[in-house]
Amino acid sequence: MTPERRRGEALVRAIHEAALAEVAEAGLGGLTMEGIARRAATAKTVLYRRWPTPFELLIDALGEAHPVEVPTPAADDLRADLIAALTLLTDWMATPAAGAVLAITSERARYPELAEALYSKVFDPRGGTFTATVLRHYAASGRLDPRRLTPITTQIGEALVFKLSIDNGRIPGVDELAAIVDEALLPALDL
Amino acid sequence: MTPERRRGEALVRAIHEAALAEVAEAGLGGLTMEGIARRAATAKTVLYRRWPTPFELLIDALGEAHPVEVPTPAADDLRADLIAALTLLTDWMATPAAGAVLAITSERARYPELAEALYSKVFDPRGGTFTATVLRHYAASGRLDPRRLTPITTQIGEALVFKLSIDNGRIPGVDELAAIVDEALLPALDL
DNA sequence: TCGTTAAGCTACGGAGCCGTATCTAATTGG
DNA sequence: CCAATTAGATACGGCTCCGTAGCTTAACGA
Repeated sequence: MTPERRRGEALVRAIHEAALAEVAEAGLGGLTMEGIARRAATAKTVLYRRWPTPFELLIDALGEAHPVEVPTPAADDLRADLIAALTLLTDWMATPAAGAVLAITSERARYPELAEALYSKVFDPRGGTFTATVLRHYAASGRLDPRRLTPITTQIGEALVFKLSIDNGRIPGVDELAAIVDEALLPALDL
Repeated sequence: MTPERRRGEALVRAIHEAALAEVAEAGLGGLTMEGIARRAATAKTVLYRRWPTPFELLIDALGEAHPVEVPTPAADDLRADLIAALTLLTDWMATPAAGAVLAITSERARYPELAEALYSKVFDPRGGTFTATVLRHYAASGRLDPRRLTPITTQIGEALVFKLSIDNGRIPGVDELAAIVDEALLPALDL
């Protein structure tokens, strides 16, 4: 047998992974120190030495979660760049971290501190969303009327991706992303 | 003292209300027979006599929940009718039933039977959404190109209302609904 | 009025999680 | 190689919910 006792960073990483998996499986309400410890194959005491509550543990886990790739506009094809940006979003939605983020935002009313910590410790430090990055790029280089970049238009793509995901219980495919860009996003940009 | 023992329908109504309130407060994971019974000021045994699980109780409660008002297009002002339809949506979002629906859809992966029951027993029997009703009306009377009514365009309004609600932690006001219609919905309809 | 139905109450053993304490032994740094 | 650190295991009393059972009594209907 290999006792192989983990320590320090390696142990913390395993605990973070376990926490995200637990949220995905049990929900925020079912996130317990016992559950995380069991899944990480460690002892509760190890968790309590580092975090006072499962929620603080979860926030740390989200902060360490692999950051999302930033869209890099090809600068010549707005339509293709927008579809690429939404593809980055749907890729991220398939990760464990996305499940945790969904749980936190949809239960915001129940755990407001958690939602706030999510924004201040995870979202804000990264700045910008998916399509907004692309749109700002094209606006900066003069190929798009900057007045078209509003709090509404910059959210159309993401909003429809989420809506379709909810309605269909399934993450949209490339064809659906293209339809979103063609039928909703580009018309709103007057292009 | 007033013993005033409730029976039959009146009792069931009280239990349904308690169930919706419990979901809003405790989440799907925290929905328990004990909690519902406590809030409804009745005994657990009363609940177990009627429902085997808290989830079946919840589905019944949603089925009995006040149906949403149907948009009645004025037929002369598409913009105003769309804003009115989205206002119906935001009104509904402030009700207890909406909190329960949000919980069920966002935890669909965890409780798929619940999401399916929600659609088959609550959504499908009512048919149609908010803006879609208005758009179909205008398309039927020839004032809107029917080809513009796609699974994407009919969801733009609702999608943005949900997205803004999530991002701001607050249900959009009339001014924001107007912006959604002007900046996203009408352009996508080529109007 | 009186019998039937069902609401309301109390209690039960079992299970899971809480947060803490105690002890062991593996790992690591000096 | 030894000593400090800390992972890991076990156990604890306390709490809440589970689902069921037994009983009293209010409400209803014939």
